Amino acid sequence: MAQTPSVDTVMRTLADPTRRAVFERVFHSKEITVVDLTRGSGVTQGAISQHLKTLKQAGLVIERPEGRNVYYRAQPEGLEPLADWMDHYGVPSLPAKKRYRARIVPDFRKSR
Amino acid sequence: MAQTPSVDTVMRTLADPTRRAVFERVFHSKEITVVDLTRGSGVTQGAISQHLKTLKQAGLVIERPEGRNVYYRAQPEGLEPLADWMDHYGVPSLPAKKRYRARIVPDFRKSR
DNA sequence: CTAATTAATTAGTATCCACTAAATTGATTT
DNA sequence: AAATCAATTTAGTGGATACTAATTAATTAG
Repeated sequence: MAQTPSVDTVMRTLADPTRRAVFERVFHSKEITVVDLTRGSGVTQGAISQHLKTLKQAGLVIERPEGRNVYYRAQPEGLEPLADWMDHYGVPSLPAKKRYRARIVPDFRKSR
Repeated sequence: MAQTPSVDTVMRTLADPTRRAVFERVFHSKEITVVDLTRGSGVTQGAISQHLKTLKQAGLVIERPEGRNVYYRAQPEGLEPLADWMDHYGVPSLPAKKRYRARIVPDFRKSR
């Protein structure tokens, strides 16, 4: 990746449920191949390849070719643009979350 | 909102750059009307209205009608599903100073 | 009152993109 | 060598959706 992908790229990449599921699955496996990812995905192997390409361009996965297999790994740093965006427009980071929620609720959330 | 929107809803809502820009602008203004949002947006008033409807359904904004105006406010809690997702699949390598700042000044939005 | 303003909605269009099926490439096996 | 396997790429299609222009509704101004 020549340059850090934009929030836009990351958002749009993860917005598709199938592709997000692929990312999650790659994330949860140390390494995984396309055929393994295809199994139980509900789409064809070509589709998975396309999604992986998109994920790769977004900096969310990397590949390690070995023989005729290509092993994919998640690249969590690829989520940084999204995290930065969240920091700016969004939700405080983990430790502050509880306080934050306690402060917000009472007004227009219907209490019952 | 009957129910908390899913990650999917939030992601897809924020994936569109125009709509995300609308959200950011609403977020940074205390309250803002549709005409004000339309100004300089590059799209028509109808388009802005549509985006606001989508944002509202995603739990990201709320409206306050007053006379013939409708004032919109951001609803940062709407980002929680996204934050929760990030927590799971998230970002260990987020720059430490950013997290630090977020922790000590969680309410940096209000101080200006 | 009429005219103007604000906003939402509608219908129609164009673009985008996720997907499949098929072809292709490259690597291993027999 | 041919056959098989893993993966990518291509062309084409269908569906989703962002947008515009126009209409509608409601409120305020002159």
